[in-house]
Amino acid sequence: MTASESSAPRLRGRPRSPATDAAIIEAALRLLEEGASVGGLSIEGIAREAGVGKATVYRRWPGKDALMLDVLRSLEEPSPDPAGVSVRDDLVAILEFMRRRGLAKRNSALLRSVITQMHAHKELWRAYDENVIAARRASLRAVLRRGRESGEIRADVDLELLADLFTGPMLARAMLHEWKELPEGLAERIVDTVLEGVSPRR
Amino acid sequence: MTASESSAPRLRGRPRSPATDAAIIEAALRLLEEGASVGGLSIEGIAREAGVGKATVYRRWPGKDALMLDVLRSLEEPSPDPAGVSVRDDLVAILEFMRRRGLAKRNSALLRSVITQMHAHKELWRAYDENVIAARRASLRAVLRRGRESGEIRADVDLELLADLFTGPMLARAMLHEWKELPEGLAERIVDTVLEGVSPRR
DNA sequence: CCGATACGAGACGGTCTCGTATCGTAAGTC
DNA sequence: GACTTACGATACGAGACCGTCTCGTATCGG
Repeated sequence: MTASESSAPRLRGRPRSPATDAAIIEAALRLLEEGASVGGLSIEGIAREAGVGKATVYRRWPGKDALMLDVLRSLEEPSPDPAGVSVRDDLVAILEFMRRRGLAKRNSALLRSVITQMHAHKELWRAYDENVIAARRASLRAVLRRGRESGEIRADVDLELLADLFTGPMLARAMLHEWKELPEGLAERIVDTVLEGVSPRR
Repeated sequence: MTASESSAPRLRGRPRSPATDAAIIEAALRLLEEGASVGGLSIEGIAREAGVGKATVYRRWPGKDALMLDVLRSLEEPSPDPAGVSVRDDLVAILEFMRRRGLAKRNSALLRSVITQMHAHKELWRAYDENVIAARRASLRAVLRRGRESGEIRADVDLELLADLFTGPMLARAMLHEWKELPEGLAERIVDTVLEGVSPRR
């Protein structure tokens, strides 16, 4: 569904420059990083930032929503599949990956922007959810299931709740506080504390 | 700093209607509930929604930012001070209060909106942080300290981290998913799971 | 070389909001 | 009843963006 993956091969004439595609998306990301809200972005502003004519943008995307979808898609990143030794280490790896992403100003700002507008533009949210969140959520669930089977995790805990117990603190910090609140070692501390519990030894 | 709390008592002439004050703020909240972003709100739209002339708004607030500050202040709510019997019950009470607030569509949407724009309008964020978040955060910390002293909470756990372990899952659900993902009993389950831990009995 | 298409720039008419100003009327004080 | 201020409505010019269109130029296939 990317602009450039049109089915018609368009033999004649000057071909569209893939570099221009990238420049436009890059400009949109840059503006979002700088604090613009999704609603505040304008095609005009993006074209200006990219050093591109407005028509060049409209030639590729029918409007802002379609462009935003591709902007979100451009953030896809191969989630580093865990498959480590212990469930504990896999959980740490997943949270550590989240931490590093949250540290990147770009993703933190984007996450906030998209979340806000999610129920204004449902489709925008669905796209982000499917592209970025779903994959990571699935791999997390797999690790938790493995932990339950191997006995590292009690069988009576709801895995859905558990997923939020691990990821919630990291997400809340990334969204509520500023970037700095994700210190080194946070992933380990979250995982170990949730695993061992907070009450003194029973 | 509220518009109506001016120091000059203004004896002569027709007094400003407090009902109009309320109608304007109410209209802004209504628009935010309906999915408008903070940046997308316009004085013109708010006045229209309130059935009020633009000049009537500008007579009270110098601009959108000042109005927004009062809108946020209008959400203040006396946080129900815990002081229960067990630390566990106090924690449940705090989270249950959060859950009920998150269920109110109004607060959920507002939270998202404000978060996004927080680093565009730093002052807006500070206001919300101080008015709404700080108080609850302080009372939570007090409960945790009490738990550490009474022995209900292990002494080697960072209280700052712990606060996020309890509140993070609730916040993440309220912000990421839609309203429905905050079922009855969620507060108890979060508190008990974090307290007891996830590993099988050691 | 030729025809076709993309490109950057920006003109264009339209809509929306801004913040100010000016109506005539309403609602208080003195 | 006279005066003063608030009120809803609306006009106003300024400015941002919209989406379309047209320049002159650049870059491709044939």
